[in-house]
Amino acid sequence: MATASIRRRTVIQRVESQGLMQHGGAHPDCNAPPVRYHAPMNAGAKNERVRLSAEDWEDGALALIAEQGVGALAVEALARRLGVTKGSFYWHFRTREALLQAALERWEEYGEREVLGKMELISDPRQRLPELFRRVAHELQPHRVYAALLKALDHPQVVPVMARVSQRRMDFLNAMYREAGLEPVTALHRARLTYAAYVGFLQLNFTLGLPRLSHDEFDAYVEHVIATLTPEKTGN
Amino acid sequence: MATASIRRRTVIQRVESQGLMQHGGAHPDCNAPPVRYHAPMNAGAKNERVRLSAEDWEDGALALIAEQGVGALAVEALARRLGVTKGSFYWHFRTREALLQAALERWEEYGEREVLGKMELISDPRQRLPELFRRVAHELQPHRVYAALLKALDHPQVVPVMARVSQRRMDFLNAMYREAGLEPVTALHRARLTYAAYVGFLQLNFTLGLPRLSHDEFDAYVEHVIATLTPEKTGN
DNA sequence: TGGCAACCATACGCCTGAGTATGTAACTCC
DNA sequence: GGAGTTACATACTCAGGCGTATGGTTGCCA
Repeated sequence: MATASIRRRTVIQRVESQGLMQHGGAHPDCNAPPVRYHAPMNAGAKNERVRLSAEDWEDGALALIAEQGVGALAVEALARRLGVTKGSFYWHFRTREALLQAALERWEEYGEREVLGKMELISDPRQRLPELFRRVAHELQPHRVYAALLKALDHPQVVPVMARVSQRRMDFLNAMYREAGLEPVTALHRARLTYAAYVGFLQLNFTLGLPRLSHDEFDAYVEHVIATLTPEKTGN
Repeated sequence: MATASIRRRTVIQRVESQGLMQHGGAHPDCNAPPVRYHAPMNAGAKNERVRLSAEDWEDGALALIAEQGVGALAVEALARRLGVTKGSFYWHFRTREALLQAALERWEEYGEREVLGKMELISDPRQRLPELFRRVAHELQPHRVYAALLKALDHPQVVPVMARVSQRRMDFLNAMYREAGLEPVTALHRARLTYAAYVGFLQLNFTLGLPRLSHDEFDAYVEHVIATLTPEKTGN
């Protein structure tokens, strides 16, 4: 639902008005975070206003979640971050939970298009899995929201979303393992194991800041994972 | 630190006073959850009081966390659960965070004694890993707190605790893989992978309620994990 | 160019949960 | 058997965060 009707918006100038962390495009779907230059004092010629849309709020919410977790998603904080006040927010959303819901669905929809879409284009089934592992391993950015959501599984609203996403991805892995020659039950177990390893890795290395693998160590680790989780030649 | 000086306490009667979930000994260290029968109305002969200790509060906190997550740890809620009021709490702890801290440290200390202690007694190094996997897989109860903490990694207080615990356990796995004949770097990677798979599994199956493996499926999965993550004979 | 709708500001109400103040009951020990 | 310590009750303050009310501003369109 909600076919992403991108509303136009007249941005003339963007200014980081408060001393918040530069968020540097935490979410790839978050194009040009709209921060507006508040007018009251200093009424220069260029102080144009930014009128926000619901999608802007959702993107802002995702960026905030990626940085500070779901718990930090408060409407006044987000409003400040976007350069407006609460009054604006409650025009777009009936409640805070409505925003969270919309943001999560937006993220979920984006994830399907992006993550699974790219993987269809690898021809050789045997080469798909290693390639998948390598690609996933090296795009850090999309994982930030995922990791943030993973460590916010307290919140009842994120659980169903994560459950759906995880299930779809495991189904995908399962299919690829069967294509690679594993027997049905083996493929299913291997898909579970693989995805569990992925999720666990995010937990251990993003949110806990364990020893902080260097770049080379990380590559070596990925190759090790490929070697042990990917079927070689024989369809065991 | 804090050598667990067990204070005496005169429990005469325990009554579940409010309609909360029966917590059924969520934490093994939580012996006899003290719920007191409040006196005001109905002053029968048996209405004895329970005087709580700091350890009681910590155990209660852990039980509450295991059931409803770290976010649900509020002093008034916990006080109600224990059959007393806030006034009691602030005698034992200066603040809510102090309680959380104490509870986490208590859990950490318990985990070291229990989980790692039991594993020292398997003689054959080759048999240790499969046995470890099977044992860990089949004691569900101690994992509840762990899973709850895992999905509460939002909270800054739990991060260092989990980091320490995870590091220790991975070191332990690393040692066992080396004993089993793996080369140093391989053992390290394998330990990472194994522990990541463990953590990920908890996430996917406890907090998300994915398809809910049956008992047989679960056993089969565990054997699959052993087959793919455990070195066979040759020290590859 | 007036008017409606989208968007935002300001000010307020209200509830939740942490922490404080102070008085009280029970246990201990001499 | 009274004094001190331990443990708890009651009543309060205070801050944060959600949501509401209401009015102001901007943009679009007839």
